[in-house]
Amino acid sequence: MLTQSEENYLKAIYALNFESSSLVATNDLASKLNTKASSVTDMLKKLADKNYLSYQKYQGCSLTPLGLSTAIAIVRKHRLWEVFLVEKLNFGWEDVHVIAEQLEHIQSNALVDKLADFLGNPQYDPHGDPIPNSNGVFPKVNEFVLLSEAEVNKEYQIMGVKDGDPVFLKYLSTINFALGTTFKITTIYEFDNSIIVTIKNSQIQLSDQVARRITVQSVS
Amino acid sequence: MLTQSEENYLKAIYALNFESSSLVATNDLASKLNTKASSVTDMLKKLADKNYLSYQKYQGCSLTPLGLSTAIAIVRKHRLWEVFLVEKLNFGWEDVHVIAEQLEHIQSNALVDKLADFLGNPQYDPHGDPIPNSNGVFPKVNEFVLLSEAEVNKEYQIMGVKDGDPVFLKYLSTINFALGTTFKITTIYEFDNSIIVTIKNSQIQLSDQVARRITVQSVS
DNA sequence: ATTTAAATTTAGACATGTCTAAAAATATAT
DNA sequence: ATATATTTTTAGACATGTCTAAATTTAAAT
Repeated sequence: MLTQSEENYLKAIYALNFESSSLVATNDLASKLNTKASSVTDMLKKLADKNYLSYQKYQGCSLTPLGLSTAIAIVRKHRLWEVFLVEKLNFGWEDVHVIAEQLEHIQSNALVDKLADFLGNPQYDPHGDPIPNSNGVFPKVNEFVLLSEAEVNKEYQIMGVKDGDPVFLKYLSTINFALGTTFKITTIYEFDNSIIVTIKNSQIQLSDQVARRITVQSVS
Repeated sequence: MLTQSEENYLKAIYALNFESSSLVATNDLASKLNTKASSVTDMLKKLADKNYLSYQKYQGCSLTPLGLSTAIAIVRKHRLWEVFLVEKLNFGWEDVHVIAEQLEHIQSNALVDKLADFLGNPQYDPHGDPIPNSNGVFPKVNEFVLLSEAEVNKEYQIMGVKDGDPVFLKYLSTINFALGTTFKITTIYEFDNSIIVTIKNSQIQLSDQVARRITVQSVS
């Protein structure tokens, strides 16, 4: 049985490894967890002893299979609770994270599975992030679609751009249209196929030329 | 902000004071919390410093208004989560307590209130215990009814007996019909007004003579 | 290749909440 | 009323998770 603190370390390591997919550095963990590097070192030793991660002095750490499955289970809980908070209790997207950070540490496999059933086994949370199933398997990321072919009033998440032209990427970032962003298509103007998308509370107009170069994925 | 441990102490003191309504003894707290008397002493000093209870060496403790309202808020959370677990997630009555013990420590007033709304602001939990509102006020214990006048298929809780005849009380305890027990009336035989009640999974037949001497209260 | 800078670890400390064993206070019994 | 038993508190210890400050290792720079 892990403590709340240990679980937070595993989750942070999982998240950082997801970003860089190499060894996770002590300092990166410290800033992610709002703690000091020396505290991280202590905890890494302990978690390595318990076989949740492999750790070599000065080199960083990475999760073992045990640590990985544990971290994924926590992510699953977190995202399921977020779905519950937003869809059942009518919380706003922005308010749920802090509460889910607490709920994710509740210990009960039965609870997680029954919660998932109650919610209809959703595959994505309110932020568009995928929810792993009880075996730790993430939903297949299928259904990539060009933004120019997406439908009105559905929620999508930005999965990538068709080419890496820096000018184009710069343009996207200036309009806050980043990888992973979740949005909804508000309007499609048929005369020139330009579209209006809503991100949170702001609206952005995109030409068909732009929309043809962005791949998106519909989120549940 | 109280720690989980501090909250557990307040809840235990509240429960013990509810039973005896005098000063709560150190040893009683220790056994209730599965800890040692010396640990209790330490914690009582701390909670007294923080103004959650008044404590005099060797005399025991009692909650201050602050401590009382805090304890009641925890009870409210616990019972609301139990309703959620049983009614929404289809847990059995007996399985929910352990999970609710964890959920009751989640910190968010918004969460508690939204949860209560989502559940329809229930007044009683699955065990028939009353749920205080957000101001700490318990539902009025109205609607006392003779068991002989209760309705079929509704849930009731045993609130008392009309006289204290020891033979009668003994009889009730042998058939596991105790104060506070929640049950449902399964059948009423009209020819002699005898009834069958279901407690958990077992059924008990009661004569009209018995039913006339028991007061019950319908639970939401 | 040294020096300098940055990252990481160690050593020692502290707060929390717990424990055991001994001392002190209170309650019980004759 | 005095001895005995019970309850409660104190003193000192330990595990957890954190911190600061100093030492060490690794990386970067000239």
